[in-house]
Amino acid sequence: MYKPKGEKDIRCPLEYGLNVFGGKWKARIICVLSQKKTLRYNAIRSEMTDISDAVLAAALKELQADEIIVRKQYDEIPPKVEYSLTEKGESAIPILQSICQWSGASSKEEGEHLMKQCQKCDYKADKKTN
Amino acid sequence: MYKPKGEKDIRCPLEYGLNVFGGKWKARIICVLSQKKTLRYNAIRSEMTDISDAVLAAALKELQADEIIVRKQYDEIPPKVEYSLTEKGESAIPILQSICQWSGASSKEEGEHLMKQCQKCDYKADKKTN
DNA sequence: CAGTATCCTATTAGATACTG
DNA sequence: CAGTATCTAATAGGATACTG
Repeated sequence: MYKPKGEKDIRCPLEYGLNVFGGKWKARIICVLSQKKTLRYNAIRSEMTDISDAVLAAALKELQADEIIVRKQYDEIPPKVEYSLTEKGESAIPILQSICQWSGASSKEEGEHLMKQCQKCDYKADKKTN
Repeated sequence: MYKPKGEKDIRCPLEYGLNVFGGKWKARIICVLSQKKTLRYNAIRSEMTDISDAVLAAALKELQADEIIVRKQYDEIPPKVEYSLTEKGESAIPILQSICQWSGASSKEEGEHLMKQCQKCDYKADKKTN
């Protein structure tokens, strides 16, 4: 039963949400933008160690399409583009914080703190290494 | 910079959480178990239309490894196995509900209601079809 | 009944070179 | 600077046959 079209089939709100900020990078991008408010392309790139341009650009496009971030382009040389969260994007932050909290923090405050450090923290859950 | 091992690198609580209930099926499984409390393998399978055995079995194993669900095996013929949520699994439900709510519901109650219907609902967000 | 084993396809991620 | 284009690699997801 193949889906020849590249369409995602979002069948419920759960799938929609996980599609919007799931995957390897999108939640991290929202996280970083929630702290720095406005960042240029290369600034985001350097906050996210080990992401490639192809993947970062794709993630940013999806986040724009889902109206989580806005892209503001200044027409000057050299080019300058700034990204920031939309209101909808801001509204997702509490969810990401609650995930941080659930993932091991013992309090709401600690969850928010972990969220603030999410870019570079070396969190290790009690996940088995199979 | 290759990661030759099949190890996931969970670097922050956000990645941990999204690893636990992200992907195409795991949140749905938690969702279904939160309503029916205890289900046998084939019962889960029939609640989740279009999942194959290989994929369902893999998801159930990961959820067990992450201590989200428990597998109770009865040694009888024919075999009988029951799955249910652990306490940790139950504790993830509010997060999934808040995702449902964020994804388009206007109230907490509506979010919980959507969550209850998540298996079969035909939710359509205002997502562009590119 | 409750899965495994095997094989295959689709999607996602990554490296790198290049461009307005 | 902020990407795009292209190619390759890794992973997720799926179909189907088989088994204790």
